[in-house]
Amino acid sequence: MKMHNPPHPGEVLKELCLEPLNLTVAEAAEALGVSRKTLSAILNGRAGISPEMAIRLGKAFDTSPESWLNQQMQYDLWQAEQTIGNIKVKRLSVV
Amino acid sequence: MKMHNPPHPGEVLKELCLEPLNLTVAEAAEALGVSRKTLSAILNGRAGISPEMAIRLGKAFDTSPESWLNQQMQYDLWQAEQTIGNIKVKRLSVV
DNA sequence: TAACCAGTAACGTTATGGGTTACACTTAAT
DNA sequence: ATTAAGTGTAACCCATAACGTTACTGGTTA
Repeated sequence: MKMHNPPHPGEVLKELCLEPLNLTVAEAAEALGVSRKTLSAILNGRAGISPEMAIRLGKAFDTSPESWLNQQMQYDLWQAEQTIGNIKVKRLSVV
Repeated sequence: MKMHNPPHPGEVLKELCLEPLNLTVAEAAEALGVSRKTLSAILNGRAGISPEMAIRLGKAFDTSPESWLNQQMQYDLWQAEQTIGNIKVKRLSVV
């Protein structure tokens, strides 16, 4: 059931929000109330979607902040599983 | 449809995982492979559930990491909405 | 050529997860 | 009453990350 390399939310943001509206990065950043650098970092996968950014995206594109954070969560989780791999943890469940 | 003050995941962790198994904080921390301080901070709402911690919790208690991160997301989102309140963002949607 | 757009390097600030050590407090057991 | 557990947490450390501004570089296009 493992997810296969979930896309970075920045890609989705670019393809599903900016490009369809023919928005430049500078325009979108200005509308979102963040710097051009901040948005650029997200679009290029060098920064994640913070809760605050999710709220901004929700307001700007009339979407749910949860949908953005969920994508980010899937991405972060997959990344974490790749890097920390098999950490040893004692099972504390039902036993 | 607004969430009303979602509980911090640390509370849930304590009430649903540690207490039923009569686990001390020190025992659980040792099993999870983190310091007592780190777990204590989470249990007392002074730290969030990181992706890595979610994986540890998933392995230890045989739960899905997503469930922990989802709770954290709801909590973070609610907190962010409280603090940044009405940020002005230009709507870029349908227009 | 000039204007615009995007990426990004360099700098700073603030916040957070994680670690160790050590101290203070409470509760339970000897 | 004294000891030992268990817990919270303060004081340090480190690394990462999300913001910001300014400024440079390179590519397009008018």
